[in-house]
Amino acid sequence: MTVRTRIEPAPSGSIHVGNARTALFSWAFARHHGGKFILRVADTDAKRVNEENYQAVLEDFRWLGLDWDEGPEVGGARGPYRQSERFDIYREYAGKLLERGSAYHCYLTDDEIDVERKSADSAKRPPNFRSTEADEKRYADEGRPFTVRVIVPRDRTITFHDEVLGDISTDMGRTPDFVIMRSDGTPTYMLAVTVDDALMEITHIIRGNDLMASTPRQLLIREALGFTEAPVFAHLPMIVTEDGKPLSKRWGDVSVRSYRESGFLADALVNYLALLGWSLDDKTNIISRDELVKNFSLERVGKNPAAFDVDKLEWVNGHYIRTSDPKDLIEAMVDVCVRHGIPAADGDEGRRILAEIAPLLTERMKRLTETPSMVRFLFEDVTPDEKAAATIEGQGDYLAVVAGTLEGVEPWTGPAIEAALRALAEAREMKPKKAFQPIRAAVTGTLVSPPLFESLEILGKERTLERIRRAA
RNA sequence: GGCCCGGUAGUCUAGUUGGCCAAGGACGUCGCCCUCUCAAGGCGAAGAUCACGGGUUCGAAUCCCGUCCGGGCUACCA
Repeated sequence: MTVRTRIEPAPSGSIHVGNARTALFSWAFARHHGGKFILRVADTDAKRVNEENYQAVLEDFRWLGLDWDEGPEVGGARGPYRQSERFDIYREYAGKLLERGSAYHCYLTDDEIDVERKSADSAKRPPNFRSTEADEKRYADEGRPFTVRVIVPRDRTITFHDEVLGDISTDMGRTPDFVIMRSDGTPTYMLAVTVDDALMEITHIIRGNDLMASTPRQLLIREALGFTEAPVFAHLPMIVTEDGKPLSKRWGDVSVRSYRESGFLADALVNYLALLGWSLDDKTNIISRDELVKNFSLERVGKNPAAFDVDKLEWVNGHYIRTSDPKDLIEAMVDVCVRHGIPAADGDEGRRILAEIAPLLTERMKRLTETPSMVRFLFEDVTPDEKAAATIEGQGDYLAVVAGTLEGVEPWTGPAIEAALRALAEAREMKPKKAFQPIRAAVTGTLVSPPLFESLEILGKERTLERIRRAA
């Protein structure tokens, strides 16, 4: 049996990191078993879908490096893979459910449903959304709109095995009949997901724990439809905030896109996400995609919710910034510089400068977005910020001497510059920090920059002297 | 309310069949070292009555029961 897993994102913009984690686990599981990873777009609700959001979802997966074997753009034998293009299929299966007496037309209006729900609730009985046969006929003749609801067998207890949580059984006694076709003729998630998982022969359904409670209903549909081979289920613990609340926009960044834009590397996000709800052993924190694929198993997925810790993500990100391929890193830096108003970074000269300064930056960065403020002085003239100006204040004479000293430095290299400036500081009995900060302030316009001497080397003798003289 | 799930330090976790755990690793925090800033790096420290209360057992974080707390579902969202 070939393992087939899938991810089913709703195209409502850049994907949520929780979905990214689910996708990662599904992908890793498929790859581990030499199976197929399928991307299926859950766009049954026309109200929430547009082309831009759809593209954003695909872009997220591409960026994360989660390649899919079947799905949009790559096709596959069991497509189409956008649910909006599969409505005929869902209608057909809804029809089967109706024929077999497993579902019925529900003609109740929203208000009527509301009333029935309330009275059912106070009577502690399941609501009844079904009209009498005579009424049904009359409503049909009137052309009254209807939804299709699946009949829930109230005497049943549905049991299934979950690879993460163990055996789950649910008493269906109070579960209301649920809608599978909206009154506009489109299917709901419940129908679409069930039919597609069956038709696409998904063997392992790996998804968030928020969907666990929907499993019994999906099993009911499968059963009624005669899909006898049940897939393996694995419900992943939720990703939450530090106080156990669901990740919401109010809390902070929740989309893959926002992490990408705020300076995180795809490898780092993937690595960090792999650690939320899964672990290799008692000490591994850094794990590559390959190692993840090689070692991933549902057995090692935890049961309890995991808090998203941006601090740890930053630490992981710092590691990847320090170890990733310089070429890729430069491109990422160019991108972030351009986005932060340093267009000059994009170009051969810009890349050359970044390549020179990069080794000095990588060992002190947690996020790529720290780049612009650290390299800006190399691309444009600077005006000292408030603190830098305060440091320069009253150092005119000293800076003039510094300029004179640097004038004679030859060749213009970091070590030579350092030797000259240290000698000067010593001669004037100045502490290194006292001696170097004014120079940093004059040249970079800030009090925080890459290492000074190398920075001066890269800036060039001419521009260095010019800036120091101007500050003096 | 009903159905279902979860509960090891601030956080992620290790702890597969009870003893090697008076609980290991990592992030974060604090201190020291290094040091031209910021970091990185090195060393060290604090931090968990394993949610709580009962059992079972020679022995429990690991098994059983109860309680509490948290979360999900209960939509013509997914």
